[in-house]
Amino acid sequence: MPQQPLHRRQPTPGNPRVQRTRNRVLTVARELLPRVGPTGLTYALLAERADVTRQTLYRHWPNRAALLFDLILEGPDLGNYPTPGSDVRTVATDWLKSLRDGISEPAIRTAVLAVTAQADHDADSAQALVRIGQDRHAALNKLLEPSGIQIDDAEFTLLYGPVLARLFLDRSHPTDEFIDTVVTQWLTTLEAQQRPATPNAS
Amino acid sequence: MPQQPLHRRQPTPGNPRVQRTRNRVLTVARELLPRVGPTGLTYALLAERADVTRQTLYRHWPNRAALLFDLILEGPDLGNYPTPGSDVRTVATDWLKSLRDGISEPAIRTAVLAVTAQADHDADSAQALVRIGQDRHAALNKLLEPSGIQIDDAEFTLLYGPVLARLFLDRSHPTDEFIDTVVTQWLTTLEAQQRPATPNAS
Amino acid sequence: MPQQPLHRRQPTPGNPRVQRTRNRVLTVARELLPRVGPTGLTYALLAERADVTRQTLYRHWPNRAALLFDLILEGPDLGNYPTPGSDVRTVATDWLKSLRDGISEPAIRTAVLAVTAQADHDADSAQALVRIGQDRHAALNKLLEPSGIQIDDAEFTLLYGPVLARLFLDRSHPTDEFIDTVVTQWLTTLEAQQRPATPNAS
Amino acid sequence: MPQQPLHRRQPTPGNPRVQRTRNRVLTVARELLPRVGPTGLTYALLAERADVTRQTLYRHWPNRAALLFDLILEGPDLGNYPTPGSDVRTVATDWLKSLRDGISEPAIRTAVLAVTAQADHDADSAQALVRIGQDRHAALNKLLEPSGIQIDDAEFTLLYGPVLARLFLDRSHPTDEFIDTVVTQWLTTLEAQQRPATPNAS
DNA sequence: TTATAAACGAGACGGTACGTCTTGTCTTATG
DNA sequence: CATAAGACAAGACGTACCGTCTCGTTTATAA
Repeated sequence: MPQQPLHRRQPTPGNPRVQRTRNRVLTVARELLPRVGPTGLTYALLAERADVTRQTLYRHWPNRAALLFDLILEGPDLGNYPTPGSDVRTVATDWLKSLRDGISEPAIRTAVLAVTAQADHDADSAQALVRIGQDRHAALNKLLEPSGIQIDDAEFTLLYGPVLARLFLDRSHPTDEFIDTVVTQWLTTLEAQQRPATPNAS
Repeated sequence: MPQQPLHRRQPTPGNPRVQRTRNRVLTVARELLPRVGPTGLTYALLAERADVTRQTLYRHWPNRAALLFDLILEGPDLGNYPTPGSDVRTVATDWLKSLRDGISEPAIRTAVLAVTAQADHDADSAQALVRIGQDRHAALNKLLEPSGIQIDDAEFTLLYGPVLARLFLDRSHPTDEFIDTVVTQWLTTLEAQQRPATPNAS
Repeated sequence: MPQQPLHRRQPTPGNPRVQRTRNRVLTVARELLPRVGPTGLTYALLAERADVTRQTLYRHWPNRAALLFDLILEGPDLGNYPTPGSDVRTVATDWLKSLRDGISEPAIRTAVLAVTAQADHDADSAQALVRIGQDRHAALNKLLEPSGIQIDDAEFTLLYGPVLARLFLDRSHPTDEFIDTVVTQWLTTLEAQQRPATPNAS
Repeated sequence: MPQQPLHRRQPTPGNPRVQRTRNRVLTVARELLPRVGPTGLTYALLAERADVTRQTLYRHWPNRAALLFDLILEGPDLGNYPTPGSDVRTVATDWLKSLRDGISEPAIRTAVLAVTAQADHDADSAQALVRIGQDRHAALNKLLEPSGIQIDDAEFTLLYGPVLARLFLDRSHPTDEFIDTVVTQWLTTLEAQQRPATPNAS
């Protein structure tokens, strides 16, 4: 049976040495992940490349999922964050493009896919995945505040679903035109639902 | 670099012994996969449970991706296949529900996710993923033949994207209502594209 | 071709843990070898019996030849080492008996035979075999120092050849009488060569 | 436990097809053995090279030892057989050279060494080894018949021991000079033993 | 000339070993 | 005395060979 590790303590995040190590490792991991794939990113390889002991890695991230979470959450901000606005179409389009660009970053993309694949059999991954989704959802609603419109779960999925499907499953790039189409059709549903009781005659 | 194995030949599919072995393994794998997860389904475990040697597994499926493909492609037919028809809404709705039900099957679900996660770093997986998508696409178009309408790639993604996103990323069940919504909004785009510049009323 | 293993380093001999493991394994190997034969002494069996992982064995001895060398070279000293002396006959006889007794030890015997059989197709084994021979040769010459006589290669072979032939090929025990005979006839050659053209009587 | 094979019968030697197969395999084995070594001569390799099924090999030689025996015993006659004679020195020298040449043949050499190494743990090999020795011994005595002298076991070992030791253990070629030396010193012993009661004064 | 028996090819399979790798824990020496 | 260096157990990887067991197909000998 896997006995309880004796000397396992998370390093204190304040410590500047800890910060340095952590950043170095994450940077190397980010660079390595898309090259070697999720299963190829072993602690052994990572330790060697980051000039760190495997033991140190274990201290920071007790399992690979934890490492991937950090990779996803602390992704390098791409800068082109969408701006809030009152025009729903513009906001939604910008947000979708930002999502697309963020996930197109190879390391993030690989990490997200790996976590997703594990989610069914790893509660931590599942929870992380849900949280990531909720964060994005909240971000979108925040951007939409000026418009006075808020998006519910189903509508949210209708918006980002086609884009992620194109990225992950079709394995092709969601062009700007594709995103326009998505937003356009999404708006029809949105309008229909925002004014559900519009019984124009049959 | 991994050198070419010397004595590697796929078993001849005709041989009844081969059939038996193959079926037994696939059945066990199907039962095992959702319980132990994609990384937990090792050849060692599978061999033990299917009362087969690891070597035999390698003979049949030279890598795990190949096994997962077979698992996905030879999934137990759920029986409730949609029927062709001339009403696009009905056909699309039925097809979507069939897709949802098929992928809800735990083994298939896990296998698809695993293949997807690997696709970025494994050409075989990528190709298989594309082929699976194309098969489904072709199936839908076949069902739509009576209606005289055919779906292109982008439209196809618009249709199934939200459903798979709900399944895999939101990790919640795409209800019949959700599917109805998807189809409804999808039809607006479809109509707009089928008659791109036809502003005259019916 | 077998590619170079990545993380292969010989354990540091100083480490007490290493010492312990090494000794334990060698002891078990020595006990196992004559029972199961050279081909039967697999790393798998040895690991199991020595309560050690196969990986540990590979760390210490990258191939079986290396293990056999250690077995031969660190053979349990039989104690009855011959003593130097000025009487060539006595020294040679004692040395031969010591050789016979040493090689009669089952593990050593088996190991020597195995290495010999491999020597033609394994440079390491060949080299080790030569070195072992040279060591013995040097040892004999050392014992002979008081007598002022030194033995060359051919003479050395003339001395030990019959004894090893009796052991390995005839598969019978070289008795003390046999050894006496060998030494007696060997001395005639030795004398003839030491005074090659000295036909004048003493 | 290794269960008793059901349909295992040695092929009938008379059958010409059997002869053909057998000869072809032995020829290929003889050519292969020195190149790949005793452990490298697997049934798999041999089967492939001899254009024969592994099963066929098993039918002819139930184990590798059997194959090696045949290889040794049916060695290609080198032609230069020594001739009987009344001069012991000449006969012994010729016989030794013939022995040396025979065993210098790479396949034979390898086979003999392999069988020797196995002899301690394989009764068949041990017996074969003894028989081979006896055959050679008998052959020598036959050659010596005209001289009226017969050699016993110990004397036999004294004669061939140094030569084989030089070949197998020193791994150097026994030159004609070396053989002359061996024979010369051997004759002294022989004479001493043939006329044991020669109490010439000290 | 045809049976019929043996030898053979083809190949699936259970075992077992190989040599390598990663993982997570534990130990030892060192700075 | 805390930490790096690294030894270790556990176990999976992909490959190789072994010995056996089908099942057909060819060859030879005998009827």
